[in-house]
Amino acid sequence: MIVYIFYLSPIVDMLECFAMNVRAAKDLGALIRDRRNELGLTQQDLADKTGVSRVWVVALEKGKPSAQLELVLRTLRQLGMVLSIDSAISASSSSGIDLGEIIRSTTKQA
Amino acid sequence: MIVYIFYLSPIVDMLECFAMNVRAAKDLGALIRDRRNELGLTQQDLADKTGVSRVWVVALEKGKPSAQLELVLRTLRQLGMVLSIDSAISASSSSGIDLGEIIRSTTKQA
DNA sequence: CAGAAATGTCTCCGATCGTTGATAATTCTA
DNA sequence: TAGAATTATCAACGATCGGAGACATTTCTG
Repeated sequence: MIVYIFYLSPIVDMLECFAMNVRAAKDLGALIRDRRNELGLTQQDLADKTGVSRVWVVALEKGKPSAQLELVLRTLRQLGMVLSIDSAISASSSSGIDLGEIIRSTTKQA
Repeated sequence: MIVYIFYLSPIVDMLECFAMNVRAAKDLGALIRDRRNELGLTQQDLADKTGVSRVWVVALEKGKPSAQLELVLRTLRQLGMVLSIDSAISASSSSGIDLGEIIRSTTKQA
């Protein structure tokens, strides 16, 4: 049986990345804005790299709910962000493990 | 120092969930279709629950790149799916750990 | 402070979205 | 196999997108 061992610090860093859930368009907008600033890009820079207008970037960062999927994906790619889908915690997959819950309950003891 | 230990089977199940990256609209469409079938829903069911037309669901599952973000998020919610953003592997955060790479290299030995 | 850079907001407009309603085509089921 | 259920596709239409261009506001910088 193979056993994986992760130290606290790295695994928590990692899980933080995976834990940035996107429930609404506003969440995505905030993430994109933060990331853009993190990379030191202007809205115009990002717009040019992505091939959209600057006005569209403004709207997206403000949480535009009607933004088109492909444009959003292209934007994320330019920012080095990866979008993933999690369907582990669901009614049908009863054997799923809630990694977040594990982390939460374990870090309390620290 | 806290050490987390996961057995192979559960962690691999878990990582599969988190590893379903969405690079293009087509990826998303396939995921949604699989998930809908997994839950035993018809396209009409999903359309009604989400509040969109069945034609739109058809298009989305075929990988419609111009689907609107909010409608997509609502659809995912109805399917019990969570969308997350990962920006761990980036130029700025050099200390990031590629969990997928760890799994890949380790499962080869199994 | 002054100028520049970046961001926010507006209007107009062609292109395209998502819906409705209808009709095939396909897949399930008795 | 026959009929139902599900899925695929089409046309028409109102609503809305995203772009271009301009201007206002805010934030940086010297």
